[in-house]
Amino acid sequence: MPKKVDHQQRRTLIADALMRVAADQGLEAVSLRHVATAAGVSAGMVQHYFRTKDEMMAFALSVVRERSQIRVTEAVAGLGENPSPRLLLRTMIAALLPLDEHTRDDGRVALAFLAYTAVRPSAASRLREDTAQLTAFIAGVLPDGRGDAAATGLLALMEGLGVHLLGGQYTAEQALTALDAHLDLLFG
Amino acid sequence: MPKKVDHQQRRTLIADALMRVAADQGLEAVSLRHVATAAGVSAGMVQHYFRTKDEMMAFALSVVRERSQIRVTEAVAGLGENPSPRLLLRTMIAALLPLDEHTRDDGRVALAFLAYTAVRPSAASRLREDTAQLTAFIAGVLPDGRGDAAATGLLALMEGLGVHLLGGQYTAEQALTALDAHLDLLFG
DNA sequence: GCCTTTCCGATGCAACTGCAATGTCACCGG
DNA sequence: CCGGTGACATTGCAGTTGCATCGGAAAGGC
Repeated sequence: MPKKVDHQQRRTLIADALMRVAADQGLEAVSLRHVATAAGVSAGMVQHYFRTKDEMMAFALSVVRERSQIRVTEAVAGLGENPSPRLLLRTMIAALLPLDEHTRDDGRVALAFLAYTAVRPSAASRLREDTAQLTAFIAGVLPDGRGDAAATGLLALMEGLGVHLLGGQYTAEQALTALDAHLDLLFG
Repeated sequence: MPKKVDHQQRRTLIADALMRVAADQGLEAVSLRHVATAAGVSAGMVQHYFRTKDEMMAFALSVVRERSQIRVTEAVAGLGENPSPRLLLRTMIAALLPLDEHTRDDGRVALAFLAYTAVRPSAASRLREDTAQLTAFIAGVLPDGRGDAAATGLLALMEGLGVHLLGGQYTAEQALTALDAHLDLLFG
């Protein structure tokens, strides 16, 4: 067998470059050549690993999902044995919010993909699964009285906080105090 | 003076076409020629009324803001003399949510612009003013105990519900019951 | 040493982009 | 009635886009 290369690694390398471009120039600035130069490789190589641009986008989207999932599980893991439901939720949500300059980039990419999938419904099914899963989990952790409505509301609050953080309308402290206030209401 | 034309009307006509294109193909499909054909005019005319593409985008964004503001005031006006704070808030927020197929288009455009301004901070200042204004108003209407945190939380909840509605994660009923549940908590 | 298979850089192409320049026509004040 | 001014349409241009194609390089099995 000839030259062997770790395909997955190459693909994530390219996806990383894509996310870098998307984070500070927007998704519409993502082109084969742009991503290639951002990754420090030739445009031909990008084509070698992604036969079409849509394939590249889809992969990058999957990377974004995966990353945020990892962020959540890591944050929760740092919480010890069995934390209180409220602390658990707060940590999970805080882990998903674009609070510092670094996670803001990821948030920008996620927002861009949100607008992207709003127009291409084919790619949205994965996101639907994710939120369904999250709502189910949150609903299980919330105090008994609250129905699914409280879970969907909490998730929506998170999303909205994220969007407003990215837009610069809210500061990190504002977002966190708003989150805590909401949790006060839910657990009060 | 030669032929006189209502500039403002022509510009909104073009902006309407832009929003139509953006609503079902995304903002990155917005080009001078696309918008022109969608508006049924020549590309030259678009250039006549907007010297640059950015100027056209900025105008369309202002139209979006204006429209949603009108929608809110209309919905509130249909409420009679002095409605209860809770009903007032519910109507305002419901008026801003992409609940039916028609307002979904506007929502998609708004979401696209959100991602757009997240990358071009220059255009975001107007949005910042809008949300600041809204939070101030909401904070004034909420029960006394609640601070600004409750207002920012409610606004974030609205934004998140809108995003999830556009993504197809929530149905209109789910969104509304989540909103009502949150209002229950706030006014409980 | 060779040969096969994978890798990947280079080039080309048709379509598209924003924008400028140029042109044509309608209108209206004088 | 006529000259000029604003309202458009057309065309051209340089740059970019996604994608297909070709060619060589590299590396392991025989």
